[in-house]
Amino acid sequence: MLSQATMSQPHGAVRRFATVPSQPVSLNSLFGGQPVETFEPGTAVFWEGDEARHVFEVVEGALRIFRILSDGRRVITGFLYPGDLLGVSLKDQYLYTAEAITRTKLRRYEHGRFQEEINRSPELRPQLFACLCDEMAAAQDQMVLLARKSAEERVASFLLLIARRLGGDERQPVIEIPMTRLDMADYLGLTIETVSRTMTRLTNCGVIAPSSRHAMVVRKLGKLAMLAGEADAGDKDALGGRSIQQAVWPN
Amino acid sequence: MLSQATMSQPHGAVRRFATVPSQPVSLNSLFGGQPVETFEPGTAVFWEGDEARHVFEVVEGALRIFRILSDGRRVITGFLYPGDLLGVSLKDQYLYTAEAITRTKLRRYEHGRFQEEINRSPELRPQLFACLCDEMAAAQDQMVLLARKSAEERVASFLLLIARRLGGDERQPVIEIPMTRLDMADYLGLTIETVSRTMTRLTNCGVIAPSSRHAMVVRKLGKLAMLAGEADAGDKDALGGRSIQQAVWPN
DNA sequence: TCGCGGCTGTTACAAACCGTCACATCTTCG
DNA sequence: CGAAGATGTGACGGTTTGTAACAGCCGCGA
Repeated sequence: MLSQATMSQPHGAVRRFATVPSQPVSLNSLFGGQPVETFEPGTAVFWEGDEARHVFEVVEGALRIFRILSDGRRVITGFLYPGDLLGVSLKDQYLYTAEAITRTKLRRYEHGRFQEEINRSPELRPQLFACLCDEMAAAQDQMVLLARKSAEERVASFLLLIARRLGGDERQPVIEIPMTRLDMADYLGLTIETVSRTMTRLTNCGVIAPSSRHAMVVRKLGKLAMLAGEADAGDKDALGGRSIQQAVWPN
Repeated sequence: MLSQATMSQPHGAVRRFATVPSQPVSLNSLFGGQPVETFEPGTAVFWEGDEARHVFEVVEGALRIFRILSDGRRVITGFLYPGDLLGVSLKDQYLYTAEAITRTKLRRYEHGRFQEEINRSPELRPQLFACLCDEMAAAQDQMVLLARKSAEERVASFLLLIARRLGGDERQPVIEIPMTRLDMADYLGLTIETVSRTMTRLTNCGVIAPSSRHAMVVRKLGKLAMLAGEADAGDKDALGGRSIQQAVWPN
């Protein structure tokens, strides 16, 4: 199926020797020899229902993955960042649409060849499997969020997710939010107004502070974690939480 | 991560020759030689946070997979039926609790040995991968349901899912609903009262008719599909929809 | 450089949907 | 037969939604 919302990964290690088995082979290195393609903001990489011919690696930028109900309701099932894979699956059609949020650079790999490489390499396989596991974990987190969390908890969870993805264990991290309020709303199962109101309230509480239009300072990380639910109630100001490598999922 | 809600599969083909490579090797046949264990209704197979030592195959019965927030809110992320796998993942802890709904029979496989078998067999690998893909697809469907569907659409989607899992392309299938209203509510992100009221309304509309407490007759399959959203608006009375093999997911 | 749309984001208010509380009914078991 | 659990119904209220108006930011062109 589709995408999933997930986290940071050590994407710094993308090198140029495509399929040299004697080197440290990583999933991302597979794409090293492929040309980089650029997508302008708002353009689609592929559409739901397209024949699933390629797997992509995100080199730079940010993407949204979504499905649309017949009457126009949109659900964003995940955001993708550098290092993430896009389109991994066995289905013959993509099950969702992938669109660039910012100017985005991708590397493309033919679907069948990707499968072959995975099948051939006993080193790559567990890496891909781990990606899928992480992605599934993220999907479950999202189901918990959508099924039972309040608007405030959802927004807090989202901000926390971004703060953790950016890595740094700073106590007052500055987080970049490339997507629009509408993207956030469609990801969190809310409306833009509710997202906007909630962020205003968090600002008034001193938990966050606006930096620029698409960046915020997290002033009270501990409180944000509490508001997000998720049992990590206690801890003061730690950027806890497993970091998950965004994986896969096309159709 | 966790479980996912999914569908029927050809589980009739579970045979007894565990690891005879010359025979048609299927994922389920892996478990063929293992003893069958029985779990009474309401008992847990494992708990969220337990060390993930085993992978299970559901032989008979039904299970619920869920997580609980710190303040007691419960989210059921999936139901498992015969033929489904439980606990597949690379994590060292289960990420959710698995409980028997009805009296349930399982076969157990040691986690490490399972990984080895998968890694060794070029026939099993794509099967497992396909399971994961189907599971991910189901997770995405569930995210769409939770993020944007109304109470009525959620209940209709759920009933449709069960009707399709039971297979038969009968026009007025009788569907078994082993779980309680509370289970349905925690799966659909609603309350018991809303589930109850909605099912009453569907009954009054003539879409469904109560058979016994835990079984219903679907009288208007086409209308149920329309009410469920999901674009399958048109088709009259077909049990459409891809059938998905429930997969995996433990931690 | 300034002025004019267009788009995104914010705030206010009423309405809708669903949750909460309360209680009646049915089912299942001991 | 009686008690406990599960389910069905109704009234009420709260959170979130939807509508609408407005403010802020950006790009474009004169």
